Amino acid sequence: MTVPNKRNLTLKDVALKLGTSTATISNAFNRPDQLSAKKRKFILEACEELGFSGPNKAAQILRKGKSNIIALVLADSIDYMVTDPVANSFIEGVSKVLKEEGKHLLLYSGDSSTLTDVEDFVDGFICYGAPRNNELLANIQAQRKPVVTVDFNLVNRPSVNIDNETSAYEVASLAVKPTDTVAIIGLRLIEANTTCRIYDSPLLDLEKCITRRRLNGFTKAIEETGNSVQNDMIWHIPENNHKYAKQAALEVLSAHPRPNVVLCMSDLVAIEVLYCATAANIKVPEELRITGFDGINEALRVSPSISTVCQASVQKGVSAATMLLSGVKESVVLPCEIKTGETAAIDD
Amino acid sequence: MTVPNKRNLTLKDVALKLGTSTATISNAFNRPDQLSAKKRKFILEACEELGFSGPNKAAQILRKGKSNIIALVLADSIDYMVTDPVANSFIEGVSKVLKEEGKHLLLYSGDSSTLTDVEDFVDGFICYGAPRNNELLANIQAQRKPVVTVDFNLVNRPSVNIDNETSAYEVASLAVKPTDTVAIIGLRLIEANTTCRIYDSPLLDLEKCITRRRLNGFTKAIEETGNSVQNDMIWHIPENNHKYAKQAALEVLSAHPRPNVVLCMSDLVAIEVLYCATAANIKVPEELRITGFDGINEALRVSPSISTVCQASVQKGVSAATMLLSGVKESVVLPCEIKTGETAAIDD
DNA sequence: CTGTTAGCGCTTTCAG
DNA sequence: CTGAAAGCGCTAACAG
Repeated sequence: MTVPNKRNLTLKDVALKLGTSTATISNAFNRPDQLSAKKRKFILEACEELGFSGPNKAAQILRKGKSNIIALVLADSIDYMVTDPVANSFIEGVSKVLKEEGKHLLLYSGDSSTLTDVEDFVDGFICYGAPRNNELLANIQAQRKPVVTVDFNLVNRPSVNIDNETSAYEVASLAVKPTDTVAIIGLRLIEANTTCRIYDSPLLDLEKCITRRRLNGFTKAIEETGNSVQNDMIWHIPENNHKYAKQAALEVLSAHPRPNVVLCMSDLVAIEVLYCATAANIKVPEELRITGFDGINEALRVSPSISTVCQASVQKGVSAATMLLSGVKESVVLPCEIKTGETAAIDD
Repeated sequence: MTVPNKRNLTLKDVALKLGTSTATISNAFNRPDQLSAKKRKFILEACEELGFSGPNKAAQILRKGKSNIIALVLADSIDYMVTDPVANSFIEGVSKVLKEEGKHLLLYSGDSSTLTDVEDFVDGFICYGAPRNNELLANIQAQRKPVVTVDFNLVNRPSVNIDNETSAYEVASLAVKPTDTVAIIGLRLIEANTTCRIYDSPLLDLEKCITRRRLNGFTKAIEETGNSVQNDMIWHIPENNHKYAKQAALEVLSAHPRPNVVLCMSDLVAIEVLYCATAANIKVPEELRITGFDGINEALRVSPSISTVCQASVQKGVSAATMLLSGVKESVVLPCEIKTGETAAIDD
């Protein structure tokens, strides 16, 4: 009823009331140098008084072709991504930069089939991981607004990456000895929506798939010891969550012969393996060594702590956002840090 | 150079090329009933051909006063909120609903001092927790677009809440006995940006502060046993993160007499207390009982598992988004489930 | 079912 | 510094 509603004034209304031109009001808000400080102060105060909070943003977006909104295109649906601690750290980094620059963050699902819903009004795109939907990927490539990709590449677009193969190699080298029985729990290695061993299923495209690179790194480390790993000791899980991780962990721990080293492609998986091993009274690291990937907080906190690759996820977000806003054209590869935790101590 | 750029056509251009009117093109996209299916198909196919992906969204937003963008106003900065597992579950719920309804999600910081940046073009607001910045709160209250609040109330606006006091009472009752020495680790109870005991500092406003309600519930449970808790056994931490939680946990565990029950206002805190206790060789629950709040996954996973209040965070998000989109005016209080974990078994 | 047109609210150029 | 006016791209009312 008597809710104190802000009046719905337009810039034109205000100009009329103040007996000045619309251009001057507009300039007062957007181009301080176009009028005297005194007049500007007068106008701004009058607007405050009247309850006019500034030019309508929708109209500004149309007119200026600029919205101050940045779309963060996730690899998958928002509801899935937001449960992923690595993605959250990335978003944290992005949002810090955007806040500083007065930009706003729109989350966009990577399973959308089109970009048209937002393409016309956002100022640019940060793509975190190759979007699950290929049509979307094509749309992003085709449109002309600024794009920065993360963890994958698009022709002629700047990207932020880490060296997955080297990092995987290094962390695996921490754990693997010549006589070990080694298992690998991989993420999205093949086209399957269940937990399973990869056997001879065709692996996904190396170009779009960072986990393929991690697999290469693991394999290299294993083979360098003179050891090897068979396809039936490599598991695939379709998503990085605890449900699938647990299924894989239980399969691994009940395999014959039972592996005494498990190389995991994420910390979330490694933690689940650790819990399953503990529950089954398998001693870590004495009877089972485990390595992870990512460097999420929980991995550093659990006991024994996970040996893992700390990728600077927050920094990734900061870099991507900074690059987008500054218009940089060069791609970067961010360094990782290998963390020797307690789950992979090799001293018998 | 020869990048296949989508041509920048307007609806008018297309109308011209197809020898039809702009209204018809517009209708083909927006009001199928206004033209024959055949003509519509022809137009849509021609547009596809021409690379016209539909009416410009920025212009549509201005003209229709509708953007399909929903702003999620967080209690705090985005970068802080995104590290909070409870907030992430909430976002998960919200985004599921928005996806289904074809809406887009804009994350908005609760520490912004104004709403003007987005107010003009978003279709509505979901406020998750009272925003840290009071000016922002006033702005939200003053504007006329739909709002749903979560974990707090705004006059004449629908809200989603849980019964914090009763839940806190119930989980505390699980753990507290008459002769216990009880400590409480609270969240944002007083105006202090450090970890500290509350002593006689004035508590924050009961209306805006769910943790005050939890405190009431805890106190009630304690007093019902004939026991009591002093102000010097109640800690405040300014933010729900591991750093502050650890500081508080260490203070609690080194207090004299050492508490044998710690009631925590979040699972994150409870988990930290558990880790600190384990590290100090204090047996849980034999020498120390712990309760949490929230029901985050990690709390159910750790060993011993945390006794806690499972609030349906995802459902909260679903409810809030559904209410906003459906225009419901009634507030709801969602049920919680008490989970009797291993950290609060009272059988000696 | 189709075509014409006013106008959503603003910015910016241009002439004064 | 001010005022007039074009037009960003579209939608919807209205007349046919």
